[in-house]
Amino acid sequence: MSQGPRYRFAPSPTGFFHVGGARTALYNWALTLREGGVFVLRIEDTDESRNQPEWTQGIIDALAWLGIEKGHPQFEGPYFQSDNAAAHVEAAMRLYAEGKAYFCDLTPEQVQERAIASGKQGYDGFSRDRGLEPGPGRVLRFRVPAGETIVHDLVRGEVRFENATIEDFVLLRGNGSPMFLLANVVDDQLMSITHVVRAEEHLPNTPKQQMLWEALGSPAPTWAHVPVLVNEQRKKLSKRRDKVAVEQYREEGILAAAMVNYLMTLGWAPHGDTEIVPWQRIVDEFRLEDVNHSPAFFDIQKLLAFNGEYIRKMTVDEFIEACAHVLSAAAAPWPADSFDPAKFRAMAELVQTRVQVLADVPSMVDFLFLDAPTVDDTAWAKATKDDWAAPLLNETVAAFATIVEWSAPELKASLEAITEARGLKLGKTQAPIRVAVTGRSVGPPLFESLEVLGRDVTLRRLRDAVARLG
RNA sequence: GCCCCCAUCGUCUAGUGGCCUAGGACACCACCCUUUCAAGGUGGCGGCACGGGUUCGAAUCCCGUUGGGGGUGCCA
Repeated sequence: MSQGPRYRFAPSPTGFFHVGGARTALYNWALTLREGGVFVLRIEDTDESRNQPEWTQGIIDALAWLGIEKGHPQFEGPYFQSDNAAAHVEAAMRLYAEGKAYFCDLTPEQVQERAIASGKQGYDGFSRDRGLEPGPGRVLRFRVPAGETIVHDLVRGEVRFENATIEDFVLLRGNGSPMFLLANVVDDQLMSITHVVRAEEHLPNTPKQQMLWEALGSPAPTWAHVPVLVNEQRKKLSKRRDKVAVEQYREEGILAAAMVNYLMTLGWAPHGDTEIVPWQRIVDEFRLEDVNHSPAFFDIQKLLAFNGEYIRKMTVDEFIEACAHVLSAAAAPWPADSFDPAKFRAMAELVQTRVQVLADVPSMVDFLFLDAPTVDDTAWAKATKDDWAAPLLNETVAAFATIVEWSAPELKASLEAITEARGLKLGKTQAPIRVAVTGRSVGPPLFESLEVLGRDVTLRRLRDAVARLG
């Protein structure tokens, strides 16, 4: 049976799904698709109190949103690392039996004390030749061989590590449970992984894992360490400080296609002068050899720009469909039963070119569904500061009341007449009307808005404004 | 401290020794369009960190300096 490469994505469920993880997953996925391989999802839930079951579902859902889904013929999993604990321990004991690992009874504190006493950092190999048997509280450490470990990395090239600089690391904890380094390698072997594509932060772990692969009797997989994503301070994106949750972006109305496209341009770029390209083109062109070596800043502003482009690329129907979530009762600022799909449809095209994320949509049309507009005080003050404001509003009420056909062109003509008579510009005179009716100084084109709103409500709001101005 | 990685406009990138007077995108600025705001169009600002080599020729190769980043757990 000849089969393609087997990639894998192995997140640990310790919080919301991170955009950095999403990018790594996408890299693996693109490669899997292009090379006709398999993408294995493995949840690394090995003990650790930080793991929560709900995060696991979050990862699965977020990946599916990005297009990496269970059910696709090239998707395999999810597997759970904790299910393989027995195999991890078995592998560790094999290494012990072969003399490639040994037990040590030093506590972390004792290791620390010895390090301070000797002036050297880390574990000094104290128990290497003490011939300790397994026992409670004893950890199993890997006996790092002498020599040099050369890692062949698809994005970095050849990276050399002097084994003498690598301490005898722990394989099994004092309580007998396996550590990440070991579990990760054993699982990759069990799952016949051929390519390990992960974030650069794992590069220092790689020589250790490569030694483990060899000690366990298999040739190491092909490695590739992609640069990390950083914040404006050029620090690795962190869950605590930065806005990194994929779920949150999704909630705010970032489109999956925009997120995917943007993430792929971090550390890499499609050929040609356009960065906005369909996923299929990314699959066709993406190569690890072309991935940049330096960290990339996750620029939300640029993500928003991408998203705006994707929104504008949609048909009106698609846009309306995509807005369903932010317009729904729970998310919207208006009472559930006052939403009118027909009115939104009438405004949709005008809204579409004015938003960068779907979450911006409600504020553009809320005046249509709210009983009274939420008036922005600053906007109101500015729009009504001129002495012509009040008389103009009065005059407008009278004119609008007698308009024969309540349509945008008619409304525009009507206001234009009033405006010219006063020697003003439409840009000026529309301001108090806009604020009076919609509550805001900016929004979709005014006359179209009024047309959709209807004569009765428009006049009522204008009269309220006149009254308010005293 | 030790180990490792990295270095093109503010940001993301193209660039793999001559096609570079370094291209595009986001942001920014100006103008056009215009009923606000957008969108769209046009133009502009702006970069190969520094110093040595190698070469007829270096953003591209080598060395060093400086500056960033990552790792250094009985976390993953």
